[in-house]
Amino acid sequence: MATRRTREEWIAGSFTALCEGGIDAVRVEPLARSLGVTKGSFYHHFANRRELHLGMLAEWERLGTSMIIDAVDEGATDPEERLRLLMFSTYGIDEVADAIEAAIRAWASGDEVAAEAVGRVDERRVGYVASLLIAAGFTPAKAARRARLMYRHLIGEFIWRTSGGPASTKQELNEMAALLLVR
Amino acid sequence: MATRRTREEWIAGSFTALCEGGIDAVRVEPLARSLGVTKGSFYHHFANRRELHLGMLAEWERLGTSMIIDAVDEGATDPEERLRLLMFSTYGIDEVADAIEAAIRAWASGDEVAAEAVGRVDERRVGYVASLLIAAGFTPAKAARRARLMYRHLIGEFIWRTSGGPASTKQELNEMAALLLVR
DNA sequence: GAACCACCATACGGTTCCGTATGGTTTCTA
DNA sequence: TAGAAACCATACGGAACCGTATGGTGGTTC
Repeated sequence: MATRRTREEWIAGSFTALCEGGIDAVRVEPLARSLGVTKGSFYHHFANRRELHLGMLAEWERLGTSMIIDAVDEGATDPEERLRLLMFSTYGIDEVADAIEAAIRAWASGDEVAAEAVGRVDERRVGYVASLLIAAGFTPAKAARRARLMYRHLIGEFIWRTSGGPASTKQELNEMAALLLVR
Repeated sequence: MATRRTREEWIAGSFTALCEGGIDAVRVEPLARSLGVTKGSFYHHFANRRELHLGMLAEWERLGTSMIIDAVDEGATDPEERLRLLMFSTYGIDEVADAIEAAIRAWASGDEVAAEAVGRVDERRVGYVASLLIAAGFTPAKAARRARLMYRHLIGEFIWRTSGGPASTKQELNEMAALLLVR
């Protein structure tokens, strides 16, 4: 037997399919074909299609929060510098992550469980941005507003690009960062 | 014969299905059931499923550009006032339009033709915002940057809400408008 | 009122997919 | 090395859908 697929490989392949055709394209038999096995493999690792979808959500929720935040915390110490680093490290570096982000949100608009996962991730990220702004001297209330503002812009950036638009330029990102810090 | 459906009714029903389950949920037989007819009706008005999808795109492209712009132009004359009016009239008034906007963008991430339609609408809208900023005294280059900034925030707002998040508050919108006009 | 046209119902073949049942093959383990 | 466990192939029944073919039912027109 040349080909053997782990549960993780099934999930990885599912993200590829998700980006190309949305959650409805994450189907057992097409995935099996693209992985070079049959669905006998799938039903060994998963009870059904829904369980695969839930596994994808869990994986995205795990990667989508801690990873970026930890990287930014280690990459700088000054809060304003961290904010700039956050923007430059999340705006358009990783096309795959962008596409996944957009596809998950599209999925969440029609799936309650996915929406809850997105809600948790959003809350976590916005809270982090707000903490940076508070550390930069803003009041908690103003920091929360600016954090939501930035985060909506970030989502817009994801979606904008995945539907074919050009990425924000460096100049635009710098201007955005400057505006966020206007007193 | 009690029930008769026009081509326009088929498209309207398609938008409802689109919001609930994405473009993959826009299917002939389920739509026929929800409209109270059989697919015999569908294949009288459309050649196939793809033609319905293209009809939806054309309709959205028509409504998504002229309507808002015309309304804003008539509602105010001062450019800064028009900008505020634009924001308050597009951020979260019409839930249905929001959901359609988000669903179309999700669709565009996996469909070339849909992506082109979205691109045309975006260009038109960003150009309008830029023209308002130029009229408010910004240089064309800076106006273009700020327009893209605002537009990405607007998209983020759409997506944010359709995946379950709360709408921007009045205070947040005012702050956003103020930041956009910072020299 | 007969011919015509717009519109729809029904029935059908073909495709794709889901989930199960079953048995085969490889790898671990004692 | 024998048995167990992990892993996968194959075959099947059932469901949902697409698109076509064909005929039926209103209203319209002359």
